[in-house]
Amino acid sequence: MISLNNIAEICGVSLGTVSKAIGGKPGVGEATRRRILTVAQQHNYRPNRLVHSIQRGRSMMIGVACNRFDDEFAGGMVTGIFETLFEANYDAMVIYWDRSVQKGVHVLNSLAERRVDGILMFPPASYPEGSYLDDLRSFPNPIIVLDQAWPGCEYDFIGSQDIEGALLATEHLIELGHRSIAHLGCRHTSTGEDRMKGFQKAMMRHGIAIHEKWVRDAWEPPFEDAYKIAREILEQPERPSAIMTFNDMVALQTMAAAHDLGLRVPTDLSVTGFGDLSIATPVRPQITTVKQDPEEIGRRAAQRLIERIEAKSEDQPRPKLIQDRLPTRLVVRQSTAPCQSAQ
Amino acid sequence: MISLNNIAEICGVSLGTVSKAIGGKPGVGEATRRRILTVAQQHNYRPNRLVHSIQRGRSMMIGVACNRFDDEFAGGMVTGIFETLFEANYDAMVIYWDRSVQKGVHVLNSLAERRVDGILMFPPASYPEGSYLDDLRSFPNPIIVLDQAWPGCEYDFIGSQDIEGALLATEHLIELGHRSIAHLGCRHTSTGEDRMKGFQKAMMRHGIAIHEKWVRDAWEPPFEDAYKIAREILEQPERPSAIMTFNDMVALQTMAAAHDLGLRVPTDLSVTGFGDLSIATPVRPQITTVKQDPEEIGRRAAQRLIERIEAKSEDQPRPKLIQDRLPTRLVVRQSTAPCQSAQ
DNA sequence: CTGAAAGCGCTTACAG
DNA sequence: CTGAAAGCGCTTACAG
Repeated sequence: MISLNNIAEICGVSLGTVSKAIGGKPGVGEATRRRILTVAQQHNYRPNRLVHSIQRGRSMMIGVACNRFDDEFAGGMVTGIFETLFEANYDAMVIYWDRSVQKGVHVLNSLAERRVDGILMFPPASYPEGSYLDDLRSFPNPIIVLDQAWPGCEYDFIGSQDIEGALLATEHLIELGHRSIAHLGCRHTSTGEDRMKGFQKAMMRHGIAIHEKWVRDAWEPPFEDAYKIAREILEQPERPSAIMTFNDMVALQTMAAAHDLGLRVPTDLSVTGFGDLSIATPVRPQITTVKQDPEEIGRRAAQRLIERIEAKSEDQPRPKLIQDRLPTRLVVRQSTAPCQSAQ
Repeated sequence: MISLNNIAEICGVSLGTVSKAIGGKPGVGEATRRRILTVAQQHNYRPNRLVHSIQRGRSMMIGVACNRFDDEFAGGMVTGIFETLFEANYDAMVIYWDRSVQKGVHVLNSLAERRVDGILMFPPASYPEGSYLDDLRSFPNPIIVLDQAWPGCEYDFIGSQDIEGALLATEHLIELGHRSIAHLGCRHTSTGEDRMKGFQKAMMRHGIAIHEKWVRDAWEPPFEDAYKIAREILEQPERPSAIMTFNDMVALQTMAAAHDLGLRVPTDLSVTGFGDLSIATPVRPQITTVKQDPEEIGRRAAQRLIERIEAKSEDQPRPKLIQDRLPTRLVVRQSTAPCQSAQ
């Protein structure tokens, strides 16, 4: 790719003049400018932004540390992130720190070495720990954590009101007369833990006993194990009349298990999801779920990160740590109904 | 962030010595080296890879131009891409050129200005054209196109055997005795066009007439309009006994429409999907579909791109344009069954 | 073993 | 209006 130096040679002028001409700076004769611009265009000159990054000490690049790309919810957040970054003129460098990549490799280094101005981080399924946390701490620029937090997380966090959402879903079931309610969760993630807490809170509030054998966990997308677990729960002689699940995919697996056991949803079993993913509506019965707003989470996280970056470069007082949790909303559809065996 | 120059000052040695010490190059005294390394570690020195990019004329960065992130299939390809790039020590810069971002903005420029060594491109829903194609042509490094091609596409392409896959699905329906077969496609995309061709080919091969009114198109993920279109088709007095659809989401919408009209799948209506997304199995009935391998597409595309990049820098003869289409496979599940009204 | 210098591609005061 | 020079953070021959 042609450089300013090359153009200078071609035009028989100095580097500085070319720089000014192309940068639209004053102090270049009209004829010279035109000549330079023509040559630049002919050779398809593009300014080298890597150089600018070095000179300004600001790369205008954000690091996005992703976990998985085949997940609609994560995808929604990423969409929001990119919209916001684009508007603010930031580019994005993406890394993938799945188990396959992780293997002890310190992927964060590449972000630091490329001098990203900040990091938007989707925590890996297992919370970061040890030398890995050290990596994070030694990163000099702002970090924002999305969706999943971990105990003692020292960074700004943007996510959903998971506890409240789970509470809504559970209370919805309780209001329908259900008392034998199972929870098929995902407690090794922080959202899973919170949703479990919301479940517990609702049950306690209404003085309903929680059966430990009905509190189980699915592993990870696409949550195929949820099918087996749901079956186990539903095959028992004493079975719940409702299952509150971690998310819509788990709900779907649960509904499949019920179906295969000859149980009708919602007549024989009510099921709630979480997330309001795009499968929640085309499926029959449509899934009663808790709506989240992944794109808005992404947008806010990106905005927040940019604020931090700008505050830092302007030497403003370091803003206080925030925890921003977007509201969730119950969407009642077809997978829940009044309890048949209600008193 | 601390620089080599800073370390040199602190240690009272020259820049070059520090560079050698940290780079593990010979020609530095053991004591000096140790002193330098200690200071570097204390201050958390990280080499500035932007500088290397400039010096070597190779950024070791790949541009990934994405369309949407909330799509499982695209996500699978991206996963494969990242796996491969990571192994080959490339980083990735991602841009998002959805309709919202596009708006005439030439997003490709940022890729060129950041000097990415190559581009992995998911074409936007509407084929690139005009000045947009000029942008592509003026990009000096290799470009590989994934999944969707457009007429006259001048780049290496990696995708699926869409025509063959659609042929498999359609012939499966024909073998089951179906003769009144509708196609709910997505012809404004190249995969949609190909799947339609496969459908036509199968029908022609077996001498079955195609009813134009039964060949319709859905728009884009999450394909909510497919529900309405499927209903329109199924509400007619004369309705098909099977619908071959563009993908699993469209199949799901079609099944929902059938369900809401009191039609049982597969007894009254057979439906095929495409893609074998993760919803295909937990749904009841499970979707008969055509399996693709998005991750492998991603991996091959990334490999191919890296080959091209390396070939280029080694001044090898420019490799010939390739079109690599991965095989597809029919997966028969529960959404298809012998035609009831078969002769 | 150590340092001074050129160079990668640029911008920006500062001279002429 | 134009150019020479310093500097961003590095690497790499080349002197000492």
